[in-house]
Amino acid sequence: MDRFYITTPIYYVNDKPHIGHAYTTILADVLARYHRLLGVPVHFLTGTDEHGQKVWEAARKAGVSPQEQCDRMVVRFQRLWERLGITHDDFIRTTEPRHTEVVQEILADLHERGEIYRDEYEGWYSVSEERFYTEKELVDGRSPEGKPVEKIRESNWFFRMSRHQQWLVDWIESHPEFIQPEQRRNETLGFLRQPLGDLCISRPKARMPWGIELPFDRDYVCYVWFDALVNYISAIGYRRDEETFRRWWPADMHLIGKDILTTHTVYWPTMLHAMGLEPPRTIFAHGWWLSGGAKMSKSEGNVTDPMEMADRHGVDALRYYLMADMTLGQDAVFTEEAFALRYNADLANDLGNLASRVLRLVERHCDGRVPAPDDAGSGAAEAALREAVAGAVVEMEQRLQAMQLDRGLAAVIGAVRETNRYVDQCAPWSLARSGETARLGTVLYHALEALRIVSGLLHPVMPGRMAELRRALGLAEDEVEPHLDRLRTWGGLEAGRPAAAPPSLFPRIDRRRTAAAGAARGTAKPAGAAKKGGKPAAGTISFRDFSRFVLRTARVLEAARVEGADRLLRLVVDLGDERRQLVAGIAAAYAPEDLVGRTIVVVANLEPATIRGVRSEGMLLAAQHGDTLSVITVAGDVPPGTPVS
RNA sequence: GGCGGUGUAGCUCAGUGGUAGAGCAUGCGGCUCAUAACCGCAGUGUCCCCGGUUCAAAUCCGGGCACCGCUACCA
Repeated sequence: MDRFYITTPIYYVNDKPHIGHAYTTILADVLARYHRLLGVPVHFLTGTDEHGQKVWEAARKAGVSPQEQCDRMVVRFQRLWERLGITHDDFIRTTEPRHTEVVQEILADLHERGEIYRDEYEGWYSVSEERFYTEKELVDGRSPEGKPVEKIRESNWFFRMSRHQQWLVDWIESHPEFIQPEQRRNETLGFLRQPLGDLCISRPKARMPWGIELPFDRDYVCYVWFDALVNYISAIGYRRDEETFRRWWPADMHLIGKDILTTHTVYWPTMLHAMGLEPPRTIFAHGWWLSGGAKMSKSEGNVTDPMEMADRHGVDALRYYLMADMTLGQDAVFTEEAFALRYNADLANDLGNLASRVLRLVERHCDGRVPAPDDAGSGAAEAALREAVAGAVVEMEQRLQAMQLDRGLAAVIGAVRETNRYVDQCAPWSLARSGETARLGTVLYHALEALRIVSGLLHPVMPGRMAELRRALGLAEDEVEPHLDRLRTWGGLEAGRPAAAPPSLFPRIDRRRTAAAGAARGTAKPAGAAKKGGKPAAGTISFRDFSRFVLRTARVLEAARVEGADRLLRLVVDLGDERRQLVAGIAAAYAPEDLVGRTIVVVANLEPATIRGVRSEGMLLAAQHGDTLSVITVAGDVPPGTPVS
């Protein structure tokens, strides 16, 4: 592959960004980053679709110009992409002259060549839905959605799409890679078994003026297709910069959601064909993230805000989850439960812990420097490890080409497990004790090397955390961004470079918080604790059960009453390494100012909850006797965050 | 209604004409360097149902059921 031009759909600027937008864009970013890792020149395009009725109306409502409305809204996407670590090379807005002018030229040209004609028709128009219905489609004189319709006689401009039907069918049949996955290809071919109609491409300005004016008829603006879809070529200099255009077109991949399949696999290729341009090489339709079986969308009211997920668990963790938990092309279910399982298993337990254990050993026994491997000491275990890691490199590359990122990531995590096995088997801590320094250096060097390669393979998915890890491994700045040839060869780490354990890369998400919460209430529900094994006498818990509680001291930094609640206080506490907000039902016994500065004891791993609209991330301990309540404090002087047992 | 897809361990899924697999979750054991993490062992399945082809089918064929997608709701 000599270059890789990848696009996302351009998002409707008036829409609120949601997980669907974020997913498509993250996926495109991951693919773009992988191709850069492979050394392939990449052009990654995204942007916004800014014309049309909704923007027009929103602007009118807000009392601003439509352009002003777009300018206000577009930043929501731009900021989200920044936050999610998206590395697009270009961001196109359909209101930019570089786009609108090209659209007009294309339309003028097609009009001249007879690909566009005017026609008059009569139909039933629903104002609220902004579309026409045929007589047959009406239900009891209303639209199928039950909206009122009115009979309109109107003329509009049409694109002779029907002419290109046979060409399209032939193209799809002779290019198996054109529409992916295969199911979507079948769907398109099924759609094309019926005669294709022509495509209405205009709207009378009288009805909706916010759009690109047709160059051959000033009473009309261009309707969505010849506006939005053209972004894929206007952005790379079609009719403006022939060299750049030739460099990138045809696009290697249009990434889309399955909801806009037909526009991309039928309308767009026929449009290109009419223009005398080649279709894109691949149109890939991915599935949807579902929430409990329902599509996540604004209208369903079950939107998971990607920003919130990123805030809570980190952008990288979100990116990893989205890539690892969806088989590309199929739908997947998005739940916090699945997120936590995936995160803990792969990132916290396997990868994060591996990095932590290896780097701590290096700090302790190798003076915080990458040890030199002793070639004489490299035996079967080392060879097996090398082979496993090299296998992951090969598999990741193959899975990438096959658009099976989830499988590729599984292979990489497999290499991480192999490395954990290697460390266990070689027991460097024992080598340290018995003073086998040379062997110890060899073992740790190999573990570090495995981490170097694995972190490189995961870098496109988790650029932030993997960069941190790679620096911790002692890689120089110009090595932080990985390149495939460096991942293919063993021995990239230079002995003597400083290596140190970073702060926890992927802190574990504690999933036992619910059980702990029940038991934490102590006397209130003694039955809850003995739920499991059944063996302990009623009312007692094992030491193991107790050890699930993470109790720590905390200093109260702020305290305030919660509005609308007479017993609740909102506290901000210092837990040593982080600040937390707690909600506590102690307002009857304590004034806010009584608490500030005191050192209390909190359950640090309690499931977060929202109480009267205020987020609570833990609970403080207090003794209660009748109406009197006393917060547990510590007698001596200990720093915030000290474990309590 | 037509077309396409899916149905495999508690969960998510891989597999494919030849004695059923992975990860997670679960249980037991080991280790103690590490984020109570890691490593080892263990188990469970009418591979949706019925019939057929075959020495042999979860895998091929026919029929059925369930769910999903696209499309049409028309005599």
